[in-house]
Amino acid sequence: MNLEEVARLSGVSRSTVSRVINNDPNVREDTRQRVLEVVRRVGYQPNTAARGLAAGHTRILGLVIPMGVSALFADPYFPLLIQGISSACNMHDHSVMLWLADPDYERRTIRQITHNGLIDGVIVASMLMDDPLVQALAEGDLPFVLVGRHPTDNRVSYVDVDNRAAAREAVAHLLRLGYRRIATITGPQNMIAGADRLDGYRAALKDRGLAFDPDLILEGDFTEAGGYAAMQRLLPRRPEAVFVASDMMALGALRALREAACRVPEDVALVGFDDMPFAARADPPLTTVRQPVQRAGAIAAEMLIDLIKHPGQGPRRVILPTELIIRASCDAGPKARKH
Amino acid sequence: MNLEEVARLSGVSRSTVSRVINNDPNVREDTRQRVLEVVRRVGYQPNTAARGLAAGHTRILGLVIPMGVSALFADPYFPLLIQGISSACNMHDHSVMLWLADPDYERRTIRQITHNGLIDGVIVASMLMDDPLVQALAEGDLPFVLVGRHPTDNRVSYVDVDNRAAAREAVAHLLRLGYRRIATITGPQNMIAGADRLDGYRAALKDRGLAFDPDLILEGDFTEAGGYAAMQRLLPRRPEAVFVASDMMALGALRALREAACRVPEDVALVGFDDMPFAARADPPLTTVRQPVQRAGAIAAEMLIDLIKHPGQGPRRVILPTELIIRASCDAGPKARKH
DNA sequence: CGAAATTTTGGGAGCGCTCCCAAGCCTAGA
DNA sequence: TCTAGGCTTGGGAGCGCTCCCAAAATTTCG
Repeated sequence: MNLEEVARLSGVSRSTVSRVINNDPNVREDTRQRVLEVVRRVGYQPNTAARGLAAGHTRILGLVIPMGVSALFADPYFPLLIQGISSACNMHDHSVMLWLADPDYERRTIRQITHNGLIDGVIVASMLMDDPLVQALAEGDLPFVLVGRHPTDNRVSYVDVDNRAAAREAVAHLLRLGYRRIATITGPQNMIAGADRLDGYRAALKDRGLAFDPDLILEGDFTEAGGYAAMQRLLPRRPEAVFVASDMMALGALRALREAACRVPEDVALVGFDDMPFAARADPPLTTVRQPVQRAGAIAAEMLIDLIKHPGQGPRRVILPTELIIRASCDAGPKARKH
Repeated sequence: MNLEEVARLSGVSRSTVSRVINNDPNVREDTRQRVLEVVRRVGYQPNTAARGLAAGHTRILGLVIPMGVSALFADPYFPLLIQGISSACNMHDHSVMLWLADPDYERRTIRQITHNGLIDGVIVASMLMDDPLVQALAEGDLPFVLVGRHPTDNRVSYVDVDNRAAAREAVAHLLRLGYRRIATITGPQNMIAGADRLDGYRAALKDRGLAFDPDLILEGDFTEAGGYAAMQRLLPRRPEAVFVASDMMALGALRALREAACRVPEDVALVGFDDMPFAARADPPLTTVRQPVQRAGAIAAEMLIDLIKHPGQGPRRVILPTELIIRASCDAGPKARKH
């Protein structure tokens, strides 16, 4: 069933049917109704490939998730992001093409994504420090949006949270409670969010005039296992509190602590990051930084759709607010307990 | 940059370039090399829309995840499934189009998925008893594969595990350990896997000539919160052991038990289902039924690709093996403890 | 060496749509 | 009544590719 067929059945021309299904106002009302009736009756659905070819756009967005550590994808972060993107796409009558890509793509893979002539734009999640895809995108002219800021190029559009400020606030909270010997389990330092959160940790210590102890900084990989391993190495160094750069890692840290028979927060306090669904249900419930992941996804999609509609406009940036969620994994602090 | 252009640059015709990029053997070797060189130099990438239109296929698979409970998508099940599908697609040079759909789609949405002329086939991670999309697919002639068996129509292809047998084995394990008063927290009964696992529970009891007590059967929804709520209601009924139809719910059950100061497995033993990554890291580590979710995804994709290549062939079915993973959430059993 | 068989290449047609321009229709005002 | 102007409509061209058939080039073999 194609345009021509529908045209024949409704006694009009191909062009008129095309106008009707594209909501062109230049159609007499009774003609429109007649065509619409046929469309409905035969269940006509325009061919996306043909449309894309003729019109030069497809209403399809690409979503690329560069995934080095495959275990990372188990983090609810990505499902949430995808849900946000997907719902915005549904809302705006767009579709999503998904690529889970190994970040050391070959050149060919990159071109396959950027020049397949099928997608109108790309959302790239999980920002690496130097992603060749992002570089290719920046040099090409396919609209794109990053989820997570770009460290250097200020001509790219993105939606992000202020990871540095949020981390700083989280650590400041620990300091305010009286904790002093505060360690951190960071994310991978080749990920922007990982680096930014460490930066925030440093800033918070500096705000109080505290020197930071390199022994109290351990690099994790945003996975549970990574958090567990880091916490085990951290334990002998006797931190009073740990700022863990993701809830998933905090879960691992919690497990290491439990195995070592350390009480949380009495022996070691913990602050996480993300406020993933499981954070509230952990034992003890995690104090953490909430970031609106699903909303970030939706906004990224909308931003991209807008960018596609108005090409050549300047880069857009949205910084979403975070919120420190106080739960039970840090308490009134050592100060209070001394009394 | 298009075919014609590449043809001009390599001094051959459009057709020859087309043959080269499609690996048609009917090209002289030196011609092939010359064209390939140009393709590489200019970074030519064929236009997918044009290709799809002309060839009638696109090497794109649709993936539909009907998502009633959006919280369900937080279960690592879906990321794992997507990973499996995605990696098989990468391997076979296919792409994925993703739809997270509300299961009470309108007719239009269904046609949009099945008749957009863009995808060569569909994978439905459907698990609902009566999914209108599946019905539409069965009536149409777009190749499709279900992840999870179809309850009635035996002409559809799917990949699944034997949920009933696996559940039966899990409960048999509890019985063997000496537990008798065994409850179950089921999945939603409008989901096939939910119903099948309950069925397996019943079968295991029956195998031992045990009547089942309706009071010990609580319906959950495959979410953590659902497991938690069910366990709370279950507690006063004093079960010795609980077969929980998903690890996510088991996590909730564990939380309810912890809050009620019940020890696992001493006071209540637990068996989960899925062997999600977090099951091994729960406190205590969960005895559970492992199912190869990622592999199921990969096999579904490969099955679909095969179905596309050989249309009109009979339905394919693959039942993947499950494995009971013994961990600490059930022990030698009350029998042992009495001595 | 020449004809037949085979390999290799070129070009037309067409996939289903959008976009554009021209033609047809209708209304209103002179 | 006639015409200018604004609605509507139709049809050609073309998006970039594949598929098919025929032509050209090459090889094979008597």
